Amino acid sequence: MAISVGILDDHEMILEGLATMLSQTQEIEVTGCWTHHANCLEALEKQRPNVLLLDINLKNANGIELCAELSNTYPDLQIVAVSNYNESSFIKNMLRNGAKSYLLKNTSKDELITAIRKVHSGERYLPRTVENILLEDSLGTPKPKTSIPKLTRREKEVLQFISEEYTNGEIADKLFVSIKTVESHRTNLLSKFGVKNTAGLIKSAMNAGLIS
Amino acid sequence: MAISVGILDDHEMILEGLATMLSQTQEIEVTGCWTHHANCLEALEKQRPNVLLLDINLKNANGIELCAELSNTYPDLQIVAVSNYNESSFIKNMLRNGAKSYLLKNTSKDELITAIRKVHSGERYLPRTVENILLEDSLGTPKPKTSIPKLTRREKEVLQFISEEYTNGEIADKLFVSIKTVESHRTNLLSKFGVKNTAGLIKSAMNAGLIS
DNA sequence: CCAAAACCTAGGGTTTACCCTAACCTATTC
DNA sequence: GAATAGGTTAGGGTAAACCCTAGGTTTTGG
Repeated sequence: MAISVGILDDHEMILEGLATMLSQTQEIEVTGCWTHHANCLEALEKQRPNVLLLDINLKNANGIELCAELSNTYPDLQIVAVSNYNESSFIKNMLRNGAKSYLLKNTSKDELITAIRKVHSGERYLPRTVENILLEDSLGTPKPKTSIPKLTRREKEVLQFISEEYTNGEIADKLFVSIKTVESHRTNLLSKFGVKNTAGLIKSAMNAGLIS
Repeated sequence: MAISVGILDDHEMILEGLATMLSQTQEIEVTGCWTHHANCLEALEKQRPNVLLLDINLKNANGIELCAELSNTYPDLQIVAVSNYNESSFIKNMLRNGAKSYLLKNTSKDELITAIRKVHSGERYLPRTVENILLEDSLGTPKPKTSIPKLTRREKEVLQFISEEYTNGEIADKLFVSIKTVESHRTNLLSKFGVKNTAGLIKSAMNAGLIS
């Protein structure tokens, strides 16, 4: 008896990819593909697959919430999260909400099939990559801060001027303070962003959307 | 005569998806799928498809540079960029570097086939979504066009290290050259980007998609 | 095949960024 | 109404970045 699998992902491309990869083994039968979560919910009412591959970032729904909802409604439906996000917060949320596996979108065919097999037999399955992300996170590695630091008024002003290529001296003139004051704000910025120099500061601030 | 298409994308999932979507029309024949750019380059030597679907973020290569390289080497190879990035800088870079189309990864089968058909007939093709991104960009910021400077091998290396917060001394050790040499490359980078210091350099390089 | 251009290399000297420390001011709290 | 905490202001000293110049090597083009 083949494992029946449903797939929900609003990227047609990914959907085709997943379905094709799974169609190459007799062990698995894809019984449904949906690009809209509404269609998926409707289909699950009638006929339930053993396993559901679930994308996190859906257009009109939140994959994380949907996961909780589905695993409540259908406790014996095994959910495999499929996502681009490799941040530990997403992984933890999905697992907490009932997903039994979490795969990144660069997963190979073999790993995909392994995950489905494991999950179907009631086990949890995480690829090594994903396991490492959780591990590093729980070890409290002082890593790239995903949260945007809270800046004071002066720090925001100084950051803006730095991004406009002004030197500390020029900024000091603009703000009517000493160069040393500007340097202090600058040091505090480095510290708040957890970076070592201007290069890291600008990179982080741009990624945080604080400057453009 | 079917249009021959090659696909380079290091995500097996996407690769399968694209190949499957294209296998459903007689008009198109997929003649090669590669997850590593080295394999792709090798294959193109022997047998050249009409159209190449090219991912931007490859693991071991820069899709933007690869695009320039390929469209120089094979002027009659039509390149379709496939990417997750919807930032105008990426789009512009790819088009500037010879890509004839730019598709996001949520593209439908129909749009994919349309793009390939148009591109094969020598036209350029951009989905409305992508066109709008470019339009908004050109309306929003009437800034002097930021053409991407052409960097040498050393300059690219140094730029990468700078963006990773290494100092000139540390970079010198990594490259087995004098600090003074690294400083020279650095000065040349500032000059090529037309900026005054590291802050401007990182900002410009990020906007140009050369670092992330 | 030779000249021109571009690239990699590096030194001397100046300016700027960064670290450690600390005073002062203003809220908030107990 | 002192104590605590966060913010703005600086100083002294060191490390790093930046400017100008230039020789040697590789690439390019007529």
